[in-house]
Amino acid sequence: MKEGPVIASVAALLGDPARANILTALMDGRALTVSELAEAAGVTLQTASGHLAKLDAANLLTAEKQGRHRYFRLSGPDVAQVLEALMGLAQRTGATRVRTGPKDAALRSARICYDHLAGERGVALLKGAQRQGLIKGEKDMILTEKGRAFFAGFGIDLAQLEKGRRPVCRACLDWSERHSHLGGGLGAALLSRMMDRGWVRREAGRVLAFTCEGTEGFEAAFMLPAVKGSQAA
Amino acid sequence: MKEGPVIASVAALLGDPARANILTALMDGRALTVSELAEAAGVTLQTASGHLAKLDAANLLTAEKQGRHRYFRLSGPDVAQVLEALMGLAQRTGATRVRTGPKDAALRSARICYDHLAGERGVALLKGAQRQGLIKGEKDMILTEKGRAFFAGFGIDLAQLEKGRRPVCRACLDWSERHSHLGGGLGAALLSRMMDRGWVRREAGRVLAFTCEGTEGFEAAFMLPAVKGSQAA
DNA sequence: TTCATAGTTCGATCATAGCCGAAGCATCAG
DNA sequence: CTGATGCTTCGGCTATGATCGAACTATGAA
Repeated sequence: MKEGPVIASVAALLGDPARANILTALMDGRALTVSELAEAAGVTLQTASGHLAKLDAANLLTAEKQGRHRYFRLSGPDVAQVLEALMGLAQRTGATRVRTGPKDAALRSARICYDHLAGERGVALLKGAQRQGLIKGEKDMILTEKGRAFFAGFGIDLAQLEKGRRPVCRACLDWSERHSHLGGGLGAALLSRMMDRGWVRREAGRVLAFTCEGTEGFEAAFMLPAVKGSQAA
Repeated sequence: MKEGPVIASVAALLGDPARANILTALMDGRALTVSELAEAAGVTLQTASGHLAKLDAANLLTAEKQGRHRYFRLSGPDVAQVLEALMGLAQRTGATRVRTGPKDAALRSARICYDHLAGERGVALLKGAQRQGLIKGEKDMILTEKGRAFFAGFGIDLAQLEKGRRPVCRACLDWSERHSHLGGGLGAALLSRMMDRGWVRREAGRVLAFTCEGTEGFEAAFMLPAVKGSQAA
């Protein structure tokens, strides 16, 4: 009966509003300085510094010193995943406010989850890729030959990705939609290429905005029904 | 920048050792009384009652009154899933003690996750079912015709399952293995049938113990390589 | 060098919340 | 009814920890 404290220690870290703000601010995968995080959390620099020390000690964050700045980022995608799961739970159990503002809708449509595309668009991408037979598999997904050709044509260096420790394909449960989207190295590379192409750009916070050409290119590339809704194959 | 508090409120609930003990005690899906939970958490009855009131108010638990007892259970499988995810994170970040006792190994091998089979055996089951073509799909898995016949033959009333609100097949990420196992209504029904057949029985806590015949039947039914390891198809 | 910015550490304050003893309801057995 | 058990509520104690002011260190700029 001693399993509780194990999860309690990490959950308690997420349970402080200031720390939770810090972590959600980092959920887009960027690295931020102590001052930026202090601002995001709404506390003073000293307080933030203390929180960051704790999160770092617990290995939820990794620190990187550059000149007189110290940059923090999430220590891995799994941290972001747990945060998303908690958001989903908070929503289901009604802890979230009803405030469904415009920013909320934008977040649902497309956002960054650590370093890859999430929200309606992210779910659509994975579905499209699977329908086209680019990716196969349930949870530990795998690239098909067709998929390798496709993503290489998209400008992604698969050999490079496969050298890293990070899984290339990874299903990541979306808190707003109730389906998976594509994470892993490939998910990250895809978002990166899409931003290079000017299909999508970052807005405030984690929101992603698709350009007109971006929407067209995206739907054409992944063979999605126009916009959203309509009938699928 | 006001997303933090949303997750903080629920995370804080999981962040207290007593409450975390209560929740992990409920992770096997059973309903327990206030006294039993107080004992599991190592606190007095009054204290536990207070904690339970909070967890209930947050909709993480559901209460059910029966005579002069009050039974609590997790409000849904998603709660158990978040707890498992937190355990996984705690393990990866080193918050867990090195103590890899015998119970720990047993837990890894086979355990109850809410109401279905988890651990090595749970992951093996899903893999076997997929290799045989009983189940198809990535995250929102679907039964094949072959699968319907198989599970019906196993003594499961699929029509009944499909009437419920609960998804029949659901991938559930395993914290010890790093793969999915089968949750949902079908996962629950399967474990139930396996216990009926005497293949497996509950040990202390969440540990499940396979009998000799159980191991044989299990491996035969799902066409698994003997024991563990060996070469797969 | 001097000054400014970024960050850490220390110390004191203060609020929150966990905890238990005691008393109060509610349900059941006799 | 009386008594016993299961649980909740109340009140007070206590400890933890979040917060910020102030002082200190470190890096960079002039």
